[in-house]
Amino acid sequence: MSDHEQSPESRARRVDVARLAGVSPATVSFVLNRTSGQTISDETRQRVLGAVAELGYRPNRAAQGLRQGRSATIGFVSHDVDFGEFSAAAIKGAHEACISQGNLLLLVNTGGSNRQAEHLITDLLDRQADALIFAAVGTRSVLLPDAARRVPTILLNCFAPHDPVPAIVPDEERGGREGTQALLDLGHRDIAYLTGKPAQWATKARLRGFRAALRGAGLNPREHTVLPGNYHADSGYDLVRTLLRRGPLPTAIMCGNDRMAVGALLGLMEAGIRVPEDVSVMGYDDQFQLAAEVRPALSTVRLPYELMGRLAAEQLAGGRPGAPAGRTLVHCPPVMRGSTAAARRSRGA
Amino acid sequence: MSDHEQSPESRARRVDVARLAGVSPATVSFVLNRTSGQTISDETRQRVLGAVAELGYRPNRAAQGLRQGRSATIGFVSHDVDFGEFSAAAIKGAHEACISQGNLLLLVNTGGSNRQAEHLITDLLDRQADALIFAAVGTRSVLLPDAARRVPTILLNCFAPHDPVPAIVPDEERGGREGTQALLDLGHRDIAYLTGKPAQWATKARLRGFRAALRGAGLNPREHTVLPGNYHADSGYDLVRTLLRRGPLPTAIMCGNDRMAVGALLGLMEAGIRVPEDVSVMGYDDQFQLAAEVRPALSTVRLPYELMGRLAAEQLAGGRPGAPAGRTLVHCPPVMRGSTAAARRSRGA
DNA sequence: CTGAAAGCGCTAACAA
DNA sequence: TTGTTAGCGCTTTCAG
Repeated sequence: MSDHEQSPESRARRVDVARLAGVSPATVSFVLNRTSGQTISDETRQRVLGAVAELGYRPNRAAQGLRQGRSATIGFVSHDVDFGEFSAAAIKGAHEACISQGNLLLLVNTGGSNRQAEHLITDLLDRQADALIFAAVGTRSVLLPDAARRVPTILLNCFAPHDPVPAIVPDEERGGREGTQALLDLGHRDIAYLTGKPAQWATKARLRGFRAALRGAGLNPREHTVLPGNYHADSGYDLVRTLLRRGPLPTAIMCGNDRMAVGALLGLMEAGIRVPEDVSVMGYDDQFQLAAEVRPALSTVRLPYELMGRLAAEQLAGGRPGAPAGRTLVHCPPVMRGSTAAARRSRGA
Repeated sequence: MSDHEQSPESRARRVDVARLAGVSPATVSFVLNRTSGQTISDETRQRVLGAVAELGYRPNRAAQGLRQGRSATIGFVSHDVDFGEFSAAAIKGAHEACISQGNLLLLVNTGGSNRQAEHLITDLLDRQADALIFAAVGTRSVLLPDAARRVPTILLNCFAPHDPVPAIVPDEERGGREGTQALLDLGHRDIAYLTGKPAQWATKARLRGFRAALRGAGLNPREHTVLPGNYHADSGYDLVRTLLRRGPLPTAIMCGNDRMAVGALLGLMEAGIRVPEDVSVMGYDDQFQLAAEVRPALSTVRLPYELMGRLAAEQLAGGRPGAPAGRTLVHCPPVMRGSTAAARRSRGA
């Protein structure tokens, strides 16, 4: 408790510190910023640091920003209607990376509108955002807003075909392949695939991976049922009923995502079919508070959203020096839990 | 395309606009800010506006902020380990309200640590955040970080017992009561409650509501099974199996949240019990992409996270003039879907 | 009706 | 080794 303490209302300014330490304001800056080319005596430094501590002084970043042309702030643009699981995880990852760089996240959500995106990015730039993370929810191709060109930008879970902007994208094809392979390794030779929205990039990539894995095992993809869904849980339920109606079940079912897998689980249980004893079920996403919690716990392919967010922020900050300027593919590893088991029927279907 | 256009690299400054319009920099500000007490001729105004448009001029908000002591930025502090559904929805609501006020959200996540909270809020204040939204994920009592006292703050989904800070909190007791009432209205007289984490505020409040509704219907709460869970889907599953083991099922099951309800659904289906024909199931939260999508679709109690986020931002901005300074209770309305139906057994259990 | 000028709090080149 | 000074881009009081 010192007489010098400011009222809690007003922040101490640099000049207050200088006065208390008996030095000039510039010296305070030199000490605090470790300005290179400046040598400060140890004694002065201690006096300054003491005054800083006593006054609880913190530099005003708006002033610093004005002077230096940077704000220590990264804009995170969520370009989609939805704003759920993915955004939350990606933001968390990006946030953590930012914090350890001394940056903060300025967050906007475009609702999927390009006009709004343009507008909000302008807002971000007005506030001196140093860089942008432009994220979509469903992996897809996007139109990079013009405004984003004025500042370092990285795409997260999307890509701009005609722009040389770096992008972080999950390796969905490999994910589909490895997920399928995990099933093949369990001895499954008859696998149905209940897909997500057929038009989506991720859906197609995963399906390619599925087929590649089958072919790699000497199987003919055409002999495996592929039914189009839409990533909603109820489509998993509906498609399982379709499967049931059509005749004998496959020994394993791959689903477009975990929500569909939960729907499938519900449909199977309702029909008295046991998972994984009678049929194995596999999801995709490893959705937070869902995949690992349902019973049986879902085997799935992990979409590492948080990691992707972190990568984006790190790459922006130049934290990864030799980072590829182009598309970074992130691995989606299979995670095996209780909803899959060795195939019931013997090999050779 | 005019000769006056700046290179895309450098933003036009106010002085550029002034020069192009043939006026002084101050006049530009007067026009743009509609400064009261200043009268600008219509002709001058047009010239200025024309120059602004031509140069694509936008005021530098860091400079404005430095001058005015405000940044048009609200800090959103998510004070919890988790960062999922709730945060996403609340942030979305807060974001929308902020945008329509001309503000942007500066987002931080404390990971639940008070030390980190203090630290991050300081970071926020260094960047001149004008106000704070301090949000928890599970409704609960929090320790308001000292730093937050320096700026208008509103609590979201939490409360600080010993601080006179306004708070937006869901009316969990009423939610529990009305959810139970909906079941009573369907003729159910034997209702089991699979609760969330017993120690949590929300759990207790919902349970109070449950009991109040039963008493209101002339029933004795003690005759109804209450089993403690933990808000995870698997606890719903496990508790249903406990229920099954104990003897005849109740006609309806209330769950701590939707995830538990999904677990319960899975457990019931597995046991060959039909929902809602044999037993009705009710969730809580109306979780995005879950409650409405599972089959049968979950009847539940809607926790309006997005609305709460919006309310917080509006209240901060003074958008709601006569707003209560204290705790704002937000209504959680029951939403009836396919997982509930009229009680199988006749009244009088 | 319009312009000049004084800062907001800070950094950094230059002087001492 | 430390202090002086000129801005960063803007708002706003006060004169004209």
